[in-house]
Amino acid sequence: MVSLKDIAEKTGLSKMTVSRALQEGSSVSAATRESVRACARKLGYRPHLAARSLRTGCSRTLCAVCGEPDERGFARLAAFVETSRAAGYDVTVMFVSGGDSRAAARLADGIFAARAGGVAVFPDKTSLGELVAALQAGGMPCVAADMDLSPADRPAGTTVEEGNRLTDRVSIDRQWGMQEAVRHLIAGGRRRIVYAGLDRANSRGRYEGYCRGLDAFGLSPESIITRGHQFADGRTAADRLLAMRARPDAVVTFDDPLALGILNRFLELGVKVPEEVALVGFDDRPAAAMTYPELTTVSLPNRELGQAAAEILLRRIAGDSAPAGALSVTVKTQLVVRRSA
Amino acid sequence: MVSLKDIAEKTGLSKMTVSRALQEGSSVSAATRESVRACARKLGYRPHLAARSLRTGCSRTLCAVCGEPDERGFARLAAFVETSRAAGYDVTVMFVSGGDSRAAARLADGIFAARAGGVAVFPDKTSLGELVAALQAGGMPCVAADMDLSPADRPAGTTVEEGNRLTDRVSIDRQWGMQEAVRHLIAGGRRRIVYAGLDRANSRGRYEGYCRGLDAFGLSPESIITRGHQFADGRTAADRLLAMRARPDAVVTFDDPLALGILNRFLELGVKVPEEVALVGFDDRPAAAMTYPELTTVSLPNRELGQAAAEILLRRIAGDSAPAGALSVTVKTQLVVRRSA
DNA sequence: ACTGAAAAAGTTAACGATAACATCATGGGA
DNA sequence: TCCCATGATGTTATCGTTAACTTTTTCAGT
Repeated sequence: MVSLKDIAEKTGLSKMTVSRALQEGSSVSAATRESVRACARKLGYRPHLAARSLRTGCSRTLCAVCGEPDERGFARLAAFVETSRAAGYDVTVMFVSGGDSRAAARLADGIFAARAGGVAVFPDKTSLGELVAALQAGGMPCVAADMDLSPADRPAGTTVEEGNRLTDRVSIDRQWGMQEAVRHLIAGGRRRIVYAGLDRANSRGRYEGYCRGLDAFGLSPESIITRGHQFADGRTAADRLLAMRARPDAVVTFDDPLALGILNRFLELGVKVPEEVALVGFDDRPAAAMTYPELTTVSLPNRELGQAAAEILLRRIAGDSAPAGALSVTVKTQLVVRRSA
Repeated sequence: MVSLKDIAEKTGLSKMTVSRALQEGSSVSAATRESVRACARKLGYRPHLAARSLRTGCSRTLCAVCGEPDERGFARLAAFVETSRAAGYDVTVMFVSGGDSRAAARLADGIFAARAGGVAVFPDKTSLGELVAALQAGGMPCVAADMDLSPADRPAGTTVEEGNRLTDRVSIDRQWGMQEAVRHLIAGGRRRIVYAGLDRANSRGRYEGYCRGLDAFGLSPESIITRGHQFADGRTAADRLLAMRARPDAVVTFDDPLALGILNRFLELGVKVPEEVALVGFDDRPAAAMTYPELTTVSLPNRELGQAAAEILLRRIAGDSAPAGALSVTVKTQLVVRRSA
């Protein structure tokens, strides 16, 4: 592999001059610069990033830690990577499956060893709180994307989570989109609007948005609290919805799989959507656009999430010394109206 | 950041001894090893990967290049990353959106600059042939995951693709799964089985599998060739299917979005699936499991694909000198039977 | 107690790039 | 004409690690 030294020998200049000629805006004569660059091109020179990193103390590498792979995570990661690369940073990706703390420690070790400039965590189910704590303890800039932090949202006695309040974050305003959904349903003449999904504490703002949306029109909330939020849970929920004393004319849900489970069971039983019951999902998974009827849902700004995460890290690296946690950003969700509501 | 030197000073040993004590199986006394390790732990020492990489000439980093993000790509990437990390390699991820060749060149530059040990490309629509050619020209181990290479499958005059025959590959045997699907339909009593999707040249084996499946039972192929393979194309295809002189009693498709478009239009028109027409998708996207009726489809071994890609690179790095392209692997697809067929 | 091989530790140099400082022209203004 | 600011280039040292070699210690076998 060709190094500065090779170019120096070929051109008869010193390594230093060659180095300067390849950088922007160092004082080198135009002629020298041109000949060096020509020579570099001809020899196929590529800077040795590791060497540069060693000397400058800056690796120009960020790290992204992802949970279970689904398409939302990929969009987030893609946006994160693209934003980072546009700023000249490569991104190393790691995945965590189980949330065991030995794994977290090993992960943190690897991140420190790589001398990453910063880390973005895109958790899925596993909270990654321990990982973030370990990284921050070592002075590593961190940003948590869509990770629940407030102790109110978690089981009692979670000290790790407490510490995470001091973490820069990108949050998703789920309340907003849910409120929009309810407004949309009300505007469409629906009055018995039921929420189906995880309970308030685990709804991450959805339930609050639901209540608020109803509140504005003097309607009162009613919910079917489910155990999980998969397709199968939706099918179960559908039966419970139909068994309600006063049958709902609209259902808003925790997420798309749940909504699609409900839709599936409704169609199976001959319940007409949206004529008899309007249905709104949450997340705007690809599936939502491909069902019959196509599912009205709330889309998550996945790309914005990834981009914002990168921007926050880049600001920290650039030296922004706002207090820990102060660079947090919230991105909005948006109602996508299709045929189901 | 604490380095070997710090530990050397603290313990009164030389850097070299410390280095040795931290490695496995170099001759260091047990007592020294223990004290060094204790000291390293206490000080929070982490090896400086860039320095090691510079000295050893091995970066222990692989690179994954991905196309447009969807959930299949994420599963592949996740498996690739996990397999690589298990072998001690970090993975740097890059995305390409457009296939313009300047972007490919920049990408290749970055990969060489990072002194990656190898590169896996997970193309989507863009073929990435130019990128692979550039990388291989520089002696970079490459593996192409599910990338069409045979000139027969491409427009004429594609010299770059020709060269790629000399690339290690992981291929997906789509023919197999499609054949299974046809067999399944025939076993279920279907006789007028129509293929809907891109033409033979672009079907990547699906069409051949379809024909072969029919052939075994003396049935003859009939197809609706679509322009694209999105949901909307499926809706259009549905109308054409229903307009056929002899209405099909089963439809196999190019992929799930297309199948779901067909299903959507069928339901809209009151065509009963699977009673009147059975429907089989391809890819097993998450959506397939969440429609009504749930879609029978052919699943792609996405995780195996990513894992195999990593294994091939690791073998190349380990010095396997089989001729270029010789480490290719084919992974099988599998029919997933649900309610639509 | 002595020898010599093996084990344990140390020394030097190098990987490739660049920061910091030193040197050497060049040439415009006094 | 001389001076010195400026620009162009060279020199040296260093980042953290480890390969290759050297030196010192240890101890089994006589």
